[in-house]
Amino acid sequence: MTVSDANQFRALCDSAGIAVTHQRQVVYEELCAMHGHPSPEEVYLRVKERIPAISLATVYKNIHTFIESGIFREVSLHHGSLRVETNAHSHHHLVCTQCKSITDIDADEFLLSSRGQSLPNKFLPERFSVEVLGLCVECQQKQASLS
Amino acid sequence: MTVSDANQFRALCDSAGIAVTHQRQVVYEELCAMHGHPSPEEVYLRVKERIPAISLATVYKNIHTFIESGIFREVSLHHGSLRVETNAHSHHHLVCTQCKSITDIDADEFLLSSRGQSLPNKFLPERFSVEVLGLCVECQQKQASLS
DNA sequence: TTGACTTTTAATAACTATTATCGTTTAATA
DNA sequence: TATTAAACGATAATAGTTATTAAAAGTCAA
Repeated sequence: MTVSDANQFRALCDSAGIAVTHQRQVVYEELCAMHGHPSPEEVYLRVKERIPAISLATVYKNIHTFIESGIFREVSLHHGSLRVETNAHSHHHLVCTQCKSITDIDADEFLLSSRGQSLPNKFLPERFSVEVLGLCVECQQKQASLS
Repeated sequence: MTVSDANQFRALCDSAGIAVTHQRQVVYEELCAMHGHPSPEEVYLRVKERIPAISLATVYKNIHTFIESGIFREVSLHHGSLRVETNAHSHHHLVCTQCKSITDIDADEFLLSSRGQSLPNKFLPERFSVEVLGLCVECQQKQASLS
C-alpha cells in the first residue's frame, strides 16, 4: 500500500462519513484485490493473514458499511432465505434496493416501460440488471455424461 | 380440491417421477394459492392449518422436490450467503442454474450476444431475466420524509 | 390383494450464515 | 491532550436450513 493509496482510502471514507481504521482499510484492500463474488468468510480468511486478531464480525460489519456507503454492492439483494416463484407467467421483478421487496411486472408491461413509459406502483428505477440463466460448460458436460 | 385436480396432480407427479403423497399435494395446492414470493416458513404456516402434524422439514423437502422437478422455480439462485460484487464495470451475470456459479459478462459483450452471437465460456443460456432495481413508493416516501 | 422394497414423513439434533451484546480500544475533533 | 462517538474482539444468540433415524405410507411384481 502506497501513501497515495492510503490518502485515497482516507478520502473515500471522508466522503462516505465513516472512520478510517486499519481493519477497515485492510478489508477494503483485500476486497479490491479479490475477483469474482467473495463471501464474507472468504474475505475474512484473507484479511486474517494480515491481521490475525481480526474478528469475523468485524469483516461483516465493514462489508455492510461499504455496501451502505455505496462503495461496494451485493451481488444479489435477495439472498438470505429461499423464496418460491408462484407466478407462472413470463415476468420480471421490481426489486427495491432499500426494503428489498419484490414486485412482479409482466414481460409485456416491461417492454412498454423500457420504451419510456413509467413503471407500475410508482417504482423509481435506479438500475437495470439483466440475468442470463443457463448452464456453464462444466454442468453441460456433467449433464451430457449422465444421459 | 376436485377429483380432476387430484388427477392432474397425480399426472404432474408421474411425469416428474415423484410419489403422490397427501403432504406433497397440500404443499403444492397452497403454493398455487399463494401470491408473491413465499418463504418456506410462510408455506408451512398455511399447510399446517390443513395438516397440523406436518413438519417444517417436510415442507422444505417438498419445495426442493418441486424445484428440482421444474414444477416451481426459486426467485433467486443466489440466496444463502452474502456475496460482494468486486467488479466495478457495468456488467451482467451468467448464472448457472445447476451449480449456481456466477460469471461476469461485460455489458458490451452482452449486447453482442443478444444480437445472436454466442456467449463466453460456452455458457448455454436457458432464460434471460431482467431486474429493475430501484425504490418502491413506500421507500421513496420514507426517503423524502427524512430529507 | 399381499409381501418386498422404496420413498416419504415427523421429530429433532445439528449445522451454516449472520447478528446482537458488551466491555475494551481506537479515531475524530475540540 | 481530553472528550466523545465509532469501531473492535469475543462470544452468545438467532434464523434458516439440512441431516438423521425410525416409523408410516407408497409402489410394484406376483
